[in-house]
Amino acid sequence: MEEISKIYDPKKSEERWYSYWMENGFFHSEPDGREPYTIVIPPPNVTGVLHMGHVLNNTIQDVLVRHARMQGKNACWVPGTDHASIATEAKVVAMLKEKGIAKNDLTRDEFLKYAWEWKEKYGGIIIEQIKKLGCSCDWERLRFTMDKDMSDAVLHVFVDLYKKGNIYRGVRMVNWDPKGLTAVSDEEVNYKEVDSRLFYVKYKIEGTTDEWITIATTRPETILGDTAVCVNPNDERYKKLIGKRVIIPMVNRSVPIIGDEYVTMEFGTGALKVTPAHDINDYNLGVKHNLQIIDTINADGTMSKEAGFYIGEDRFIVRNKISKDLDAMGQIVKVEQIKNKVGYSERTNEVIEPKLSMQWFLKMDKISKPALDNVLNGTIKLIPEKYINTYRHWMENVHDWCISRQLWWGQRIPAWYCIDASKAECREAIVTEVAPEKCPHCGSKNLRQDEDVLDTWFSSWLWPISVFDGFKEPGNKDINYYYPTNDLVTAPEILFFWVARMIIAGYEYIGKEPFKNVYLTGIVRDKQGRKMSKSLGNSPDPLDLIAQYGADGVRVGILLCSPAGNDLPFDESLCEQGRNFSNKLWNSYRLITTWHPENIEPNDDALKNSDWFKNKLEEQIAIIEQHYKAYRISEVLMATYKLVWDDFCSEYLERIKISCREGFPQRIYDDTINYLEILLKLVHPFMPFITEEIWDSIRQREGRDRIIVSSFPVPNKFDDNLVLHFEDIRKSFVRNGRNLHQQINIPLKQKFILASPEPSSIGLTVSDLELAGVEYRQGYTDSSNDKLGFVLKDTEFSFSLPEGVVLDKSKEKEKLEKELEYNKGFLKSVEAKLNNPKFANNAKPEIIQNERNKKADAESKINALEKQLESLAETN
RNA sequence: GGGAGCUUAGCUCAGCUGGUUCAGAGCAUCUGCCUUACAAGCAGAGGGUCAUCGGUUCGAACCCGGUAGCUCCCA
Repeated sequence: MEEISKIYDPKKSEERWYSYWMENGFFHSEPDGREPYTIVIPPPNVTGVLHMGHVLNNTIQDVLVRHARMQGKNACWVPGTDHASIATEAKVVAMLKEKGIAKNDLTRDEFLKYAWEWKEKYGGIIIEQIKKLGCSCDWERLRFTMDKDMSDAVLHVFVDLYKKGNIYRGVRMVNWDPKGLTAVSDEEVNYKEVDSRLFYVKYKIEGTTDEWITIATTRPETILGDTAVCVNPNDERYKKLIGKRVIIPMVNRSVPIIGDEYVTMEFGTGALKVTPAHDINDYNLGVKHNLQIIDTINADGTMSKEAGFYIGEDRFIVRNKISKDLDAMGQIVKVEQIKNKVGYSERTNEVIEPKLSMQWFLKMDKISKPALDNVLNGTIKLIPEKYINTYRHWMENVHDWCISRQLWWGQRIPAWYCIDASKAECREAIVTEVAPEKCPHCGSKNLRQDEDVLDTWFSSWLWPISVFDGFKEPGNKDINYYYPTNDLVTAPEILFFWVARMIIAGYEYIGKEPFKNVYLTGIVRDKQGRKMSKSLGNSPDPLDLIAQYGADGVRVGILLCSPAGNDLPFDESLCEQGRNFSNKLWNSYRLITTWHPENIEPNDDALKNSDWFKNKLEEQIAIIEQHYKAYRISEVLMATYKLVWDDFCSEYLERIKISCREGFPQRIYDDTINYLEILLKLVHPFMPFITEEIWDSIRQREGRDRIIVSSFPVPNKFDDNLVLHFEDIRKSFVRNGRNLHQQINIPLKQKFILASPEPSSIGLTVSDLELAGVEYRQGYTDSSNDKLGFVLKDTEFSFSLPEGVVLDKSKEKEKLEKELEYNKGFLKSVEAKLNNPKFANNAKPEIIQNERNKKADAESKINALEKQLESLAETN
């Protein structure tokens, strides 16, 4: 026999089996007659490398996919990557900068050439890393959001929605990222509380020599763009000033004092400076009161010509300068330290500058309606359900979606403008998938395409449709078969960014939901509760972990404690636990290989042990199935873990070792192999590599006899009483026997002597006695020996001590008395309940019966304890 | 400022329709063990007023209300 290592070595199996599965097409799916099971991957960013969040997310998907595949479904997991406009463009710009090339020196085409080169070089890294995790994606279906077909779909949808009147272009206040030089959506702005200075600045009332009104602002640099001062018309202090004018300092512009109830009287001075070009609320006021709009800040965050002062200097430098200058002019009344919330770009972490600009928008009100309804009515389930509230709140207050980005990397907006514009109609954008040759209104060939690209989410919201070419070839074989997909596994952070929008697109374009279940994972945090991130450097490299603990170990580690929707405080020791579990499984297999089956009949003990485990297995298979149905993945894992470790290894194998010491019957051997194979199947979705490895080693396998495509165990009927009897009698007997040994501190090898009852009369077997440290001697009577005992159900066991061992009676007595007291108290409470007429009248019959049983149990226990105490007293 | 959620063992969490699988699991801790598959292991043990106050009920971790603390979303 070949020597098998004491320690499982994951590296070898991982290399061997992943390529085996790939080469033999086990991951690939084509439509056929079976029920489909489909997942589309949340496409990771091409700039990304695998982090713990990906590990969690992809492991869950792989567990679901492998489970479905073993259930005989046609499992298809479509992988891909996302072009991530802002992040990727930022990386490429940084890379060019290192080479001494500025983006502005390049043409759009030249830049895109570099960007594609970058993508080819680095865009596949994360895919290779996902493979290392063991993910069974259908790699033949790998997609990228900027593939030709995918981009065509994006343009098609843009044109279609434009024609339906859902897309419009407008001047709007957007969240401008002065570093990324692009607008970002509301959802991409993180508000952080920061320490700021609140400047109180006085403006002179026009036509007076010394009358002033004092405003408060955290952004004095925007004073240059002020076009009004606003007060609350109910404010007695300022009421009379409405209609007068004030002089803006430095620029000496005369602007009106307007009245609007929008102004909070309590904040600052109750007088608000209005800068319509640089604040969303001020902008709305400006529209309402028809104010002038002066844009004083350039796209890069420096002051513009219109500002008149500090031209070309950064807004934050100007903030300091202007406050000093205003102070020198005697216009600053005071400065306060306050905390306020400032928006930062999620992409570049730059302070967001509200800015007016021409953008493209998607109207969300009507189009989002089915997406709300079908989550509320349960067509699409969110797991856990608590996210429905959040989802509804967002969908009921949905804003139009700003879909343009001032970038080059991405799908360029398919809109052209007539430069000559000789007719009025020419001013309207020409929106079409194919570049137009001439202006349809004036015939001019002088056309210019919109410079902007579409938001990356505008491609990923089509993902579940476009990966199956649902736009290119509507109603094709794949889309009909795989759509709607089954499960989507993603982070709650992008419930709105992505999930909601995919649902919207699904109903708009297919008329059906894109997926049936959305499993929302938690966020992986470090021990201190901080989100793991590259910038904090608190995330272990998953590849290092895999090298250390094996992919199987890491997969188990990350899932051990991560119920849906809850954050996971990650600790490397979880992976260690996963690795230890691999090793346990490995050693159980190793043990079996040491057995040499013979053609003999099994004894009663062996048969009983095997029979018990068979039933235990069935019981747990049913529980595991329930957990799967409820998407309680970590509970599936825990149930499987305990079944393998506690029930199979610690109970079954240990007992079989005893049962078959005199020779190993073929039948028990076969049973055990059968059990191991079932267990391996249960474990496979979590630990694909080791299970395939052991599966392969157990016996000669041909062709497609691989665990990855074996059939997942389904629940069968089992004998509930047998399992209960094992727990209540056999296992309890062992536990009690061992406890007694430990309590009086004698080793298990020194056996207690049981005279009655005859063990087999209550179903105890040889292995029970041995594990409990007990021997049976029929009719043994030795009154000189001390007695010990316990009660299981209504059977009393009384043991004589091994010869030469003396009992500490007072200790024993104390213990028994304590137990007696507890049981008496318990009996009292049960009796009180039963004697309460209200309980008797209101409670269900089975509840009452239960209480009666409790009473009977307690009574027999008390009886037995009293007897034991008596016998202790007698021998005294 | 508006909305939602959470609070159960040292840690992370289960606990479905109120009643024996109601106070649980894993990890951690402690005590014994190198027992012939595994010390990456084996056998045991301790640990909780279920945030808090009140209400409903024969009966509350669970249902209702108040309070405190934490988290997230929106502004």
